[in-house]
Amino acid sequence: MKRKITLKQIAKELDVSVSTVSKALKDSREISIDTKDKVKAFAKLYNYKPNNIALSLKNRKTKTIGIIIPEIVHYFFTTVIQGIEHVANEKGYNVIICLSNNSFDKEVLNLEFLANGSTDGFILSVAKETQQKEDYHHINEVISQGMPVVMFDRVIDEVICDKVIISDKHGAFEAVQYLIDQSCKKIALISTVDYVSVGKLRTEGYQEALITNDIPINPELILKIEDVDHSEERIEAFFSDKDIDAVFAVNEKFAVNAIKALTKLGKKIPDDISVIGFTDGVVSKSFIPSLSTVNQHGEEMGAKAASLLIDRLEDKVHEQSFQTTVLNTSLIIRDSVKRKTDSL
Amino acid sequence: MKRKITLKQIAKELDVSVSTVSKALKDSREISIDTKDKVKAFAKLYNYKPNNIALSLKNRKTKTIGIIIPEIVHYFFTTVIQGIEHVANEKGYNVIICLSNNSFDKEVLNLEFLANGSTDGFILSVAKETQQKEDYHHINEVISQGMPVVMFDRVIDEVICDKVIISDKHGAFEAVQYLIDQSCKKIALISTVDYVSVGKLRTEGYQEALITNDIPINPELILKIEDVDHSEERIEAFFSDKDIDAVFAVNEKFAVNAIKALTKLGKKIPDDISVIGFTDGVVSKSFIPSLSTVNQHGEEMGAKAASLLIDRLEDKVHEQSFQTTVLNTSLIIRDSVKRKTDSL
DNA sequence: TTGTAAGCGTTATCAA
DNA sequence: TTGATAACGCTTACAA
Repeated sequence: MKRKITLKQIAKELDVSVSTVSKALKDSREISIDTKDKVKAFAKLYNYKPNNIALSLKNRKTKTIGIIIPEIVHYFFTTVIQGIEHVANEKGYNVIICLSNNSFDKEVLNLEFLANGSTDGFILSVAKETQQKEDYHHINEVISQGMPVVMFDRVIDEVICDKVIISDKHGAFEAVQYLIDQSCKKIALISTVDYVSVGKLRTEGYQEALITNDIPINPELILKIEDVDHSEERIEAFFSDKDIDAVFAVNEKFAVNAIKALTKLGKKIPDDISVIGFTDGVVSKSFIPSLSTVNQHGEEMGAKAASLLIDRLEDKVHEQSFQTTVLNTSLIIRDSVKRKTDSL
Repeated sequence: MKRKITLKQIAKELDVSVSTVSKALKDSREISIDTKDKVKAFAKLYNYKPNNIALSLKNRKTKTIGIIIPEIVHYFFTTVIQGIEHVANEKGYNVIICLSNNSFDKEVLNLEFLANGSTDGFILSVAKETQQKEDYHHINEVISQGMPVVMFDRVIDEVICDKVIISDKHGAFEAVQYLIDQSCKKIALISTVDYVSVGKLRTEGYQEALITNDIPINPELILKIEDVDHSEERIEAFFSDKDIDAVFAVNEKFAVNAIKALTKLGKKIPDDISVIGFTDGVVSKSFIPSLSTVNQHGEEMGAKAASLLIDRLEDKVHEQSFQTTVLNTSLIIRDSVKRKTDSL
C-alpha cells in the first residue's frame, strides 16, 4: 500500500525545500531548469497529485457545487442533474448531491453541513415541506454568508437569488388551449395541493385557458391530490361520475393513472377522451397510447442553473442583480390526444 | 454579508486562546465552567459551525463517499443511489456523485480527482467502455493507495475488492424457467453484446434454463443489440420472421420495445406471446400490459454497498478478506405473462 | 535560485 | 485552568 505522496515527502527525498518543489511543479521561473526537471520527474514517477482538501483550505474555495433536491428517483430531477453535471465538469467543478426526501429538517441539515466549507454554492429545489412551512431561514442564512444559491423548479419568491424556472403557467395554458383547439369542452384537471408552487401555477394556466376561451371553470372537474402514493384510487373515484372529453394532469404519474382509470371505466383514449400530462419522462414515451406532455427540458434547466451559479462564483456578474430565467416548455403531442384532423 | 465565524475570531473577541475555545466547545473538562459558558453562548450567538475542510485536512478523512456511475438518467442507478444515501447519511457520511457517461476517460478522471483527498472511499459501477477495454489500472491504483472500493452491478472480477451484485444468471434462469412452466417452448432472448457483463450473465441464465428443460438452444431466437438507441427497429426486424411464444429481455427498454414490435406485428400480449423483462422500473409498473420483470432491488444493493464500504472505512473488517455479496432477485409477475391457470 | 515563514481552520500535546 | 505550538498539505510573500 503506497500512500499518496505529498510535497513534503518529495522535498525530503530530493533534499530541497517544500516551496521549491511547489514552485518547480508549477513551472515557476524562479526555479532552475535542472531542479525543475528533477522535481517533475520524481513527481511523475510517484504520481504526485495535489491534495484537494489542502487546496480548498488554502484557497477558500472548493470548486464543488452542492445540489439539494427533494428526491432522486425521479426522471425530471435526474435530467436536471445531468445538465448541471455537464456544465459543472466542463468548468472544472464537481458536484455533490444531497437529498432532502421532501423533509424540511433534512434540507436544513444538508444545507448547513455543506455550507461549512464543503461547497462554494448551491443549486436547489426546495422540499415540499419547506414550501408548506414557508420557513426559508436556512436558505437566507447561507446566502447572507456569501454563498451563491440558484433555485430551480420549486422556487421561493421571497428568497432573493437567481432562479431558473419553466413557464409552468404558460405550459399548462398551451396544453389546455391545444385541447380546446381540438374541440374539447369538458376538460378535467388533476393537480396537486396548492402549496406545491408548480401545481398551483399549472392550475392557474388551466383556468386561464378556459377563461380565455369563455369556458366556465367547473370546480367539479378539478381534483387536487395530496397523497401521491394513493393517487390511482383517488383518480378512479373522481372519474366515476364525471362527463368529460379531456384531461390535463400536472404530472406524468397522474396522467398515466388517469388513462388507466378511464380505460377501466370503459373509455377509449384518445377517441373518447384526450389526455395531456406535464413532464416528459420515460413512461410517457413508452406508454400505449404514448402520452402527450408538456416537456420541461430538465437538462437545459440544470445547465442554465449551473452556469448562473458558476458565473456568480467567478464574479462574472453584478453583485446585486439577480435574475429569474424562465425557460420555455414545449408541447409534445403524441397518441393520447385526439387531433381534430384525425376525426375528419 | 456576515462571513462564517472561525475559532480564531471567537478567541479574539473573547480574549482567550484558540485552543481554549476549541476545548470549551467540546466541553472539555480542562476548561472552567465559566469560560465554557461564555464561549458556548458566543458561539451559539454567531452560529459557529466547524469548517469541514479544515477538519478533513486535520483528520485525514473527509466523511464522504464517492459514487461513480455510468449514467444517472436511469431508474436502477437512481434507486441504488437512494440506498447508498440512506445508509451513508445515517452513519454521518456524505455522498458525492460523478458520472462517467460510460466513458473510460471520464471514469479515470473522476476517480483520480476524487481520490486526491475529496473522498474516503468509492462505490462504483464501471463504464461500458471500461469493461470493453479491460483496463482497470485506475481502480487498482486507488485501491493500492489504501482507499476502499466497493463495486456493484457491473463489477470486474479481476479487481480485488468488495462487491455487491445480483444473481443475474439465476434471475434470468428463474424468469425463463417460469416461462417454461407456463408451457412456453419457443422463447426468444433479447440481450446486449457480450462485453457487458450483466448481459452475458443473463444470457447464460437463459441458456441454462433451456438446457435444464431439454429445450435446444436456437441461436436464431437470440438477438444481441449493440446500439441501445436504435433497439426498437432492430427488435422489430428481428421478430418479423420468428415463430415464438415468449420473450425474455435483459432490460426494461428491450422488453417494452419487444411488446411494441409484437403488437405491431399483430400479436397479442400475453395471449399470443408472454414477455418478461429485467429491472423493475417505473415503466414496467405503468405499462399496459404491466410488465413482468426480474426485480433487481437497487435500493438494497446501494444500502449493502454503503455499509460494506463504511465498515472498511471504520476498520470493522479484516484487511484482506474481500467479499462478494450476491443479492437475490425476485420475479414479479404482472400482466405481460400468460399464466397456465389463465388458460384453464 | 533557493529557502523560510505565515496562513487557511482545526485539534492535540505539552507546558505554564 | 489556560495557552503556545505543531501539525494536516499547500501556496506565496519575502528573505537570503
